[in-house]
Amino acid sequence: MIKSGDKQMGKKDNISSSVIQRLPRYYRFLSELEKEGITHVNSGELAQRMRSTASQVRQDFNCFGEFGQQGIGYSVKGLTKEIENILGLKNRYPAILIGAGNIGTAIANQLTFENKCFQLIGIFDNDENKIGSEVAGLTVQSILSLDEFCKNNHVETAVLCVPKTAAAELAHQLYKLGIKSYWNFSHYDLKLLYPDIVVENVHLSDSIMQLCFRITQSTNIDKQ
Amino acid sequence: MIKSGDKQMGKKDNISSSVIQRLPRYYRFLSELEKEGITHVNSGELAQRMRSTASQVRQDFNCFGEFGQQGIGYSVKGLTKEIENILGLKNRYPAILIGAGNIGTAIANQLTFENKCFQLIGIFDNDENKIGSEVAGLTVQSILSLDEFCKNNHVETAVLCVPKTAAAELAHQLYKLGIKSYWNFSHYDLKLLYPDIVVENVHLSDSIMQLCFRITQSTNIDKQ
DNA sequence: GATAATTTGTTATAATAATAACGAATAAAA
DNA sequence: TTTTATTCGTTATTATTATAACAAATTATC
Repeated sequence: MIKSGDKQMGKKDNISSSVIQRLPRYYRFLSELEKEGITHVNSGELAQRMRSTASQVRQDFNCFGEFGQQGIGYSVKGLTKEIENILGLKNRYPAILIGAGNIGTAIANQLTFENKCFQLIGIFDNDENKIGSEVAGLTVQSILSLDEFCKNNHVETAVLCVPKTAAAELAHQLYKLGIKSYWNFSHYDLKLLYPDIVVENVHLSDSIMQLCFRITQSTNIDKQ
Repeated sequence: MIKSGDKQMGKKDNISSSVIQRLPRYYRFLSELEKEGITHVNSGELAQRMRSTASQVRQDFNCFGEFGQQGIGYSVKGLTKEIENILGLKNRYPAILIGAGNIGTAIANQLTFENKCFQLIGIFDNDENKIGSEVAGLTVQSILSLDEFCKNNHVETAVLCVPKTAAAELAHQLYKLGIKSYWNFSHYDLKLLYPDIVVENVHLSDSIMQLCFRITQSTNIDKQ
């Protein structure tokens, strides 16, 4: 019998975040290969698409198991399934979203129409003008009914699309409701508050600053 | 005289991307310190806020120059300015955005109201229903007028909020128009097309998969 | 004014990540 | 059937990144 966490399922215990960051990319390129009708791929070809090295490709997969076959390579379908398993894409996590502004609405639509693992079951806002309106097929609820909703429904994940100023207090409330995983679009570091939570940050302003840095650097180099 | 690229401006030539990724975070925490009325900070306190080590803080800054004072620490205002300089936040880059959907609209608002370095001067879409409507104070233009617009206006950066299927062709068009830097929200790796461009990717679906992985992993660990 | 306490900048070390090398397994060719 | 060409999985090496250690500079204290 294979239990979750069983050694048979994987090889390494502590996977480095560098490897994890590459997994969705592998998944994406494998999907493309499948669409192109390619059934088998070797580490070199995959590396070329990923702008990586064959060595790294092989070692990345080796963290989890032996997915390939010597002399042949990897089955595109098989490898796709393995990565799906590793990432847990077959799981279904009920999620709520707080903040039905521009980004909140965009993310709500993304969650509802372009994603399977997270199922958006509630949207909340504190703006009277937004409450009652429809976003991604759901009616925006008052933030005041958040507690009751979370007590009546199992909520695994919260998506935070609120301003920085509201993030800390809101996180406190959600943590007390037992929510331990967050997709965080607010410009605030939740991880500092509670070390035992899982947070995936999308800091758009950090991203824009890095773009600014790289443009500035490249134009300076050109001028030299 | 200090020229750009002059050794006086910095110390290291090749800054690692790990350091660059931390810079916006430093900037953020320094802004918070300034708001709290704190004028000076030492590497240890800053490290604590950043969830880092004093050693790393000192070494990060040392890539660019000597910003602190032995026995005292760093001036919050002074350090903020230095990071602003390094990141090039004082620059003003004209930008266009393509794809006025949900995410496009959200990003357009972010660019217009919560950012200074990029100035949004044009929004384009190919959807007849969107052309002519107003987004972030600008009128959405037809994608057919993109070429003419770019020839009449200096455009430094393009923000891509289009579906994966449209990204490659669009990037080709923009590259021909001389645009070499991209804030890319489409699920496609532009860098593969043209190695000489600057791309900052925001791959939301990669982000969501990583969140899924970490939740799945943490729930499996709990069950053991 | 001398000494102790801070705290930086820098060098040395340790830890991590990426690449290269190579044996073992498989398929194709001779 | 044997040999050759592939290609993985794994180990060894190199490169990169993070941490620790310590001298030099500054301030505060005695």
